[in-house]
Amino acid sequence: MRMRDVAERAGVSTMTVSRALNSPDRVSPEVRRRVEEAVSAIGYVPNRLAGNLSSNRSNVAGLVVPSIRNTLFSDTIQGISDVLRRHGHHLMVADSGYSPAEEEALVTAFVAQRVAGLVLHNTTHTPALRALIRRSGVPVVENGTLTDDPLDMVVSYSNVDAARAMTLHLLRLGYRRIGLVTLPLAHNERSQERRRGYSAALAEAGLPADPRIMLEMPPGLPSGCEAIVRLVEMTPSVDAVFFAGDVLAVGALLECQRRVWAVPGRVAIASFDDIDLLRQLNPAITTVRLPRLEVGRRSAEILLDRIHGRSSERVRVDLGFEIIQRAST
Amino acid sequence: MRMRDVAERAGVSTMTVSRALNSPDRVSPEVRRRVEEAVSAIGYVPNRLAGNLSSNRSNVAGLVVPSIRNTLFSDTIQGISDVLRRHGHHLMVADSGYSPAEEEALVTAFVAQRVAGLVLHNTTHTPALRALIRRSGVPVVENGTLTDDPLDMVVSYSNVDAARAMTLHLLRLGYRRIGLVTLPLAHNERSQERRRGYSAALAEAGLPADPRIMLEMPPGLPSGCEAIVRLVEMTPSVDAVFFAGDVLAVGALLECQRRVWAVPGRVAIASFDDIDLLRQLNPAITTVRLPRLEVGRRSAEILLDRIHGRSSERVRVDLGFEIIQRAST
DNA sequence: TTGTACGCGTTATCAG
DNA sequence: CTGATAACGCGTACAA
Repeated sequence: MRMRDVAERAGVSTMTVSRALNSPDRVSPEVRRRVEEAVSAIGYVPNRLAGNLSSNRSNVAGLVVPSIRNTLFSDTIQGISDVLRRHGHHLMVADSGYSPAEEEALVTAFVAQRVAGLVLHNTTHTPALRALIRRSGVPVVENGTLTDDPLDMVVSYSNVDAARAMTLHLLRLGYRRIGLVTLPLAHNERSQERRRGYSAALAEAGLPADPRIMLEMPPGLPSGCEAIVRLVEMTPSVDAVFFAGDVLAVGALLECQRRVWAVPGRVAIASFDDIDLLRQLNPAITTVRLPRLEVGRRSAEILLDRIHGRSSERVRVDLGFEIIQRAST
Repeated sequence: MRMRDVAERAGVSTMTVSRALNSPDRVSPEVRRRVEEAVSAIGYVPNRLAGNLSSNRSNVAGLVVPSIRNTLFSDTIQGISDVLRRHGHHLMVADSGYSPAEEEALVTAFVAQRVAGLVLHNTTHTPALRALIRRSGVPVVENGTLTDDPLDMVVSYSNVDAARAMTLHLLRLGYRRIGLVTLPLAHNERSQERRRGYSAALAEAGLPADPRIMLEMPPGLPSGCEAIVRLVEMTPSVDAVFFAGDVLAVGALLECQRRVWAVPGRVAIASFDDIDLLRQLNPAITTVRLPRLEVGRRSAEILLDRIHGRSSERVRVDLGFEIIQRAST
C-alpha cells in the first residue's frame, strides 16, 4: 500500500495525494474528497520513514533516563509524551542504568535514528557524547539538575537550593543535629548537589558537617530502614534526618513505627520529592515538592519550539520547588 | 556526513562501507580497517532511517500502555527495553489513557513509522485497530491478560485465575464475608476478569456474590481509605477485603491504622500485585505476585523471534502468579 | 491547482 | 571480495 496506489485510485498524481494529506488547504475540495475516499478504501497508512528521509525532518524525540523502573521519572516521561503527541511527535525511551558510557551508546543510536530532539536526565556526560551532540546539531534538553555547563537547554529545579532550603527549614524548626541520607554519589549529580545544599545550609548556621551522619544508601525501602537505625543508634544525638532521595524516608518511618520511636519526638524525618504516600502515612512526612510533570511538559515544549525553528536560544528554565511542612518534623 | 563521505575517504564504494559496517566478515581485513578509520575520523553516524527504508526492515518496536505514570507498567517496560536493546532494537512508548480510540490512533502512528513489532497492554480493541493489524502484518504481543481472542501473540498471566486463587485462599483461611474492591470496570478488562475470578471462587464455595460489598474505585491511596471505611461501616459482617488493583490495599491499611481497626482481627486485607511497600508495612500485606518484569522480557523475546523469522507461531505464554501469604490475613 | 523530475541515504541484486 | 545500478516511498522545487 503505497501512496502511488492511492494516487491511481483517486486518479491524481502522488504529489497531489501528498498535498491532500499534509496540507489539505492547497488542494481542491473535490480532489481532497477523492483522495480521502481512496485512502480509507485501501486502508493506506503513510510511510513516515520515507517521508522523514525525504524531507530531512523527523517526528520522533529520544529520552534517556537513568532507570525506567524508577517511579520518579514516570511523571516526567508522561509530561514529555503528552506534549509531544499533541504535536504529532513520538517518544523513544531508553535506560542508561546510571552509566555515562551506556548513555553515550544510546544517544549515538538515537542520532542514528535521526531523532528531532533529545531529552537527557543526566547532566554529566562523556566527552565523546558532548562531541557527538555538537557535530550532529540535535536540540537537547537536560533535566536532572540546573547544571552550570549545559549541552544546550535545561529545564529543571535546583537540587542544591532545594536541599539547602529543606535543611534551613529543619534548622528553623529547632533541629540541631541533622543527618543526611542520599543515594550513592557516584555518577549521580543529583545526590552530589543535594549534599552540597545540605552542607551549605549547615555552614550558614555555623554548624559543622559531620561525615558520620551523612550516609549513602542504595535505593529502596529497606535502605531507609537500615539508615535510620544506623544513624539513631550510632549517633544518639541525631534529632532529625533528611532523606534526600527515593523512598528512603518511607522505609525509615515504617522502621520507626516498628521500633516505637516517636516521630518527630525521638527523631524527625524529612524527605525529598512529594510522592503520594508521604501524605498518607502517619505522621505525614515533610518534604520538598518537585515539579516533575511540569519538567516533562516544558522540556517537550522548548524542544518543539527549537525543532520548529520558533526559537534558537539556549533556554534555561528553573521551575523551582516547594517545602511541604507536615507532621513528621 | 553520509556514507558516501566515508567511502571516498576510505577509497571504496558505499556498498563496501555498508558491508564493512553491517557484516564485517564479508570484507577484507585491510578494507575493514580503512573504513573504520574513516568512520571515526569524520565521526560518521549511519542513517538508520535510510537503511530501514531501503532494507524494508526496522529496529524499532512500539509499546502502548494505558498510563505511563502508573508504576505497575514500569517493570514491564524495563523488561521489554532491556531485551530489545541487547538485540540492537529500540522502543517507542505511548500512552492511551485507557481509551481504545486513542490506542487506535497510536497504533496507526506506529504503523506509519513502520515499527518492526508492537506490544499492547490492553486486549480490547476497536474493530479498526484489529483490521489495521491484520492488513499491516506487524507482529503483536498483548500483555494485559490472557485473552481468549488475541490479535496475535500473548504473554501474560490469568487475571481470572489469580483473583480466583486469592479468593479461595481467603476462604481457606476461614473468611466468609469477603469484600472486593477493583478499579473501574469500564475499558479495563483486567478489573473485569479479576471480578470474574472472585465470583467464581465464591460460587465454588457455595457463597453468594453480594453486589453491596463489591466496589469500583478510582486508582490512588485515598480510594483505598474510602473503600475500607464504606465496606466496614455499611456492612459490618465483612471480615476480609480483597483489593484487586493499584495501591488500594495500602490506603486501606493506613486508614485501619488511623482508626485502630485490627488487621486482620477486625478485617483482613489482601492485595493484588506485589509492590515493595506491601512487605514493609505493619502488618505486611498478603498479595498475588505477578511476573511483571518477566512479562516484558518474554514479550520482547517472542517479538524478536518473529521479527527475525525464527518463529511464525501465534505463541501464548502463561507466566503464572504466586500467592504470598503475609500477616494481614 | 496540479504534475514532473529528482533526490533523500541506504541496501539488494547481480556482475565481475 | 568488491562495485555498479536500481530500488525503497515520499517530499522539494519548479514548471505547467
